[in-house]
Amino acid sequence: MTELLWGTQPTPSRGPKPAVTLAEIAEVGIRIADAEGLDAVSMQRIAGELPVTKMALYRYVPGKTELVAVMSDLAMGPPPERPGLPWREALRTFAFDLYDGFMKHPWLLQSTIGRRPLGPNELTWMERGVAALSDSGLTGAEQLDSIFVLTSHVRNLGQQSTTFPGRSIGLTEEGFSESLGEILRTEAERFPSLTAALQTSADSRNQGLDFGLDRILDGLELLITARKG
Amino acid sequence: MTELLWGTQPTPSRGPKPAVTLAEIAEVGIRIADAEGLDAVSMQRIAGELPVTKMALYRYVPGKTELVAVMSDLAMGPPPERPGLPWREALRTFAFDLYDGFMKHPWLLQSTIGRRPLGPNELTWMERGVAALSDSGLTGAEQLDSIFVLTSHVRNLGQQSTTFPGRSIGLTEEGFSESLGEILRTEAERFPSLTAALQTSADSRNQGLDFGLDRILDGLELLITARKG
DNA sequence: GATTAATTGTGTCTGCCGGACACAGTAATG
DNA sequence: CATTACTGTGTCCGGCAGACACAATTAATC
Repeated sequence: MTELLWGTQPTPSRGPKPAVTLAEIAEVGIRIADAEGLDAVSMQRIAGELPVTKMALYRYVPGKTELVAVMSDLAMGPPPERPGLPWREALRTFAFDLYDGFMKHPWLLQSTIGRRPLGPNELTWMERGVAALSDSGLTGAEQLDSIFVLTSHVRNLGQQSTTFPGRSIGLTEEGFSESLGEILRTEAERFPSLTAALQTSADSRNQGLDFGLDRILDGLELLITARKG
Repeated sequence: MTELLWGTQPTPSRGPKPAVTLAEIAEVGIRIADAEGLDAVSMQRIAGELPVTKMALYRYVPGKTELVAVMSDLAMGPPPERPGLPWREALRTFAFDLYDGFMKHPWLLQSTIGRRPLGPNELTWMERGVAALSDSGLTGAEQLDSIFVLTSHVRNLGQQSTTFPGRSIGLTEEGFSESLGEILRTEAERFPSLTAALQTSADSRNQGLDFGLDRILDGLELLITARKG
């Protein structure tokens, strides 16, 4: 699997020329996933948009799971370069860049769950994040954990604000608010704090990314100044 | 769907007695998911462990998606009662309780992704969380966003520390560290900060929950005292 | 008590999926 | 030219979600 993700396959000398490349296959998969969701990606479907049959794909990839992994690292791409920022601004733009990436390929939020081999692009994202904290005075473990909290927040914001075709029950933002409001109207006494919070909140939505980000960065700053002082 | 989750179905008078109940079906599904992962749950499989055939299940539930939703809310269960704690301890135990829940049913991390109708148990978890902040001086939206950050952290910690049978590429904790180490050994110059961080970290793992939690709570405390003072 | 209407369970069928495997074609090496 | 390594194809399998027609069961109605 590592060989696939990192492209460290020995290229064979003998035999017929391959009709396609792994990158082409992955790109077709990405296109389908972008347009119709991850569940629309099937070996049949990919082969149908390439000059090969379904079974030929298995010459390039051992199985669908591995193909999705390759698709994921490729779709993620490398992070944008943001040189010369102080750590707080660096982490802030890191979070926004990551969020943008997830919004371009929402299915990444499904395919990059769980402990799994890391590809070069995903690792570069981590490197970029950790680099922002390398002069902070935090220990290595703390730097890694900090990036983790940050990406967690971005990931979950993406996950909870997206509706995944096929797998989950489709629900628009309005449909969600409406059904929630209806429930709370009939069951208000069971959820008093929630009812109160939602009433005073009254659609000041989508500040979620900023709010959590500010709290996390504030917390980090507290630790960093404590370490330095 | 709301009717299914909240059990507000009118019970029919005429017709034969149902052989099973929705709760029984969901419990069988939960048992299978706990033992073999969410992908092992199929209508066939559930029916096989009940005195009915596969197609009979569709009398109780419109499709598999909805069944998984019912399973999820049922498996989540209500949060443990933790009365009388100050907000910081309340949120802390809230996070640990949530983490415990996810560890008991790791597939919940897969099935509760995306915008979806909320069941009574999930809503009770939210209520419990928001209640901890109802006297904090934060606005309703801020209370909701705070709980969101917290649960994000817990969710992602669970997601990244679990290997999901079937869907992702199986990898033990050691296998992960090993493959990562091997990559960084050959590509150290591409990932300098990451290499440095991992060297000074040197397996002080699994502090992730505490670290992020402390940073988030610190950040919240800063905001809360600013609001009050 | 007989009839009607609503409801549940069953069996059959379709179309899709991932993937195993044997086989034929192709290109470089000796 | 023969060998060897490799690629693409067609066929087949088991499993999946679900549509649909049909038989069996029960309560309400006449």
